[in-house]
Amino acid sequence: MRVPRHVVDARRRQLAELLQRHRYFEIAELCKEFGVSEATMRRDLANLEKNHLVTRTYGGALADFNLRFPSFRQRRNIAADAKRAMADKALRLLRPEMTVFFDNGTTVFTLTEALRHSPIRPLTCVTGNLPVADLLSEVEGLDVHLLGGQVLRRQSVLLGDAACRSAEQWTFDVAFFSAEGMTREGLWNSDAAVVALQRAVAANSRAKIALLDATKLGRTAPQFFTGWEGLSGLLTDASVTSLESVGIASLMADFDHITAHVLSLTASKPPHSEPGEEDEDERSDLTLPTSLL
Amino acid sequence: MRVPRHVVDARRRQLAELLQRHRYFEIAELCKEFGVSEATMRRDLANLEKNHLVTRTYGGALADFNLRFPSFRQRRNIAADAKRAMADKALRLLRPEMTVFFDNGTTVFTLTEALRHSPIRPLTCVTGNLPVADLLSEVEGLDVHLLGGQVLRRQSVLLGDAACRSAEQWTFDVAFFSAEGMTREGLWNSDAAVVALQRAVAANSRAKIALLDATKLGRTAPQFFTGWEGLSGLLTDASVTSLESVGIASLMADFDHITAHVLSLTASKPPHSEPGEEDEDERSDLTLPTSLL
DNA sequence: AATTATATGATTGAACTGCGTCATTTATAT
DNA sequence: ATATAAATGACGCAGTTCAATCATATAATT
Repeated sequence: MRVPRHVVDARRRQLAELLQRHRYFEIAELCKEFGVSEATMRRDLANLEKNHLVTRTYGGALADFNLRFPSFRQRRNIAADAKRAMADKALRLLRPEMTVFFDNGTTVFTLTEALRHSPIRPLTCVTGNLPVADLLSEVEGLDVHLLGGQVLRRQSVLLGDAACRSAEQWTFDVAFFSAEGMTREGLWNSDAAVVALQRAVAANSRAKIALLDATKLGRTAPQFFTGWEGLSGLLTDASVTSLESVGIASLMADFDHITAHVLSLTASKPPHSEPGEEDEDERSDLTLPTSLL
Repeated sequence: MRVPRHVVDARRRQLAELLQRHRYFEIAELCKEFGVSEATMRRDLANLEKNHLVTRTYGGALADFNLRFPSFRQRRNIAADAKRAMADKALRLLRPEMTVFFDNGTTVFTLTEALRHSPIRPLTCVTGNLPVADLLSEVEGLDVHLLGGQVLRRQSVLLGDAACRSAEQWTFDVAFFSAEGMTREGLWNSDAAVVALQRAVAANSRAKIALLDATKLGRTAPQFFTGWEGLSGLLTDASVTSLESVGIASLMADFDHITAHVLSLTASKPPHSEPGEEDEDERSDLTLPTSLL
């Protein structure tokens, strides 16, 4: 009865593809299509849902990508696994009743996707990112607010003086930031307007969390956003040694608010590997200190 | 228990739109959104399915094929031809360098689609409608601004105090409004927050144009928006006689800013007929008077 | 004003879905 | 080769969904 691993993975990949072409399929049909029992099909769907590839419904399943924002889809695949894992960790920082800011960037967008699948309710969510607002507005129990401002062509992002003024009227419990580069000095971005908004938000946030995947390590950009002393924590999949090589690791000791968390993702892992259950006990090092709550 | 026919139709239209934006909704949630029993919701869904607008699934429903693509939607929507003709007329009111506000509502959305196909550049566009902003942001030469505010789950629309405050910081050359009903008294909408935003915009607009298709004629809604004296003009496909029958036609003489324009669309027209050249000479009665420019 | 038509919500029984448990078989690891 | 781990299908229970029916209130019609 047991079947080789590659067969299982192949079947699940086919399943995801099939669901992306036709939007919806009911379980009975999927069973006939793949020649497996309902139990196995449910297991496959449960697995794909955990990886945020499909959405299960009563009696079937739907493909799970946002075809409304094609530009996002292209960039999203870069370091997708790492970003998803980081997003899962980031969710642990949230508690009901919090007011949270979501920055622009695909990493933060992945976080909102994770939030949709495992909602923490109630939550007040603020963002200047149109796809984020659109996605979160579907989730029950989330109070979603959008900053006002100029819509940047091709980026679906709100910026400008109006956006900064809107941001200044909030007080955030947690703010999730992204950046295009991180060095020993801190975080860097290419757009001055982006940095202006980030600073306006950071000024009114108690916990300031940076989400950056390993590809950002050592890179700079024209605009300096903030030094490490201005952040509460860093979530990244970069290894400790690589962080040390650019002189960041030693600075992390200065994070007295939140322990910097380094995910140990090995690149050699197969794409459909199970994150598994063993990370349940890692919750401790991601808890906001009581001083912030 | 029984409810007027236009309420039923309006609810089903909203239901179809809601399902177009979000791919899938489960029945229980739809009941909560619309405040009806499951029995009624199933009846609505059965009706929409018969018209090939949605696909029912076990426990929910999804939007039928991509009605988000304009070509599809225009064929499906009954009043689409009228709305597109109205949109073409409305475009004639715009001149380069203007600052324009776009209200919510499908009629105004059709206007933005028309604007994308025949852009007037440059233009500063302001809206609280996410699909509108998304659409217009792709057009070169348009400076698109979004109001800040709370994102409504059902409508992808920005409302609330923040939206009104954002709106008050603008000065519009032209504002396009929609409404759910028009009577001799004026325009009506069902949501108080919608009306609040409309009034904030109208207070800062030089030309206030209402876009309403004939199905809105004679209907009322809980909230009163504005009387005819507060408007600069009306764009509609309703016939003069039907406007007279509810006492609106005589009031149009009071529009000293813009002559009310009544489109003479005959329902017997073939669906794919071209609006044609004969309305080129109608441009005169759609020009903003110099006093406003 | 009287009559007809219909939109609605509650109820009921039948059918279905989903999940956990279990035994079985077979791949993978040592 | 042996032991372990994993994938699969069958079964039953609990919860949910669905269609049909019915009474009722109210819109539409005359």
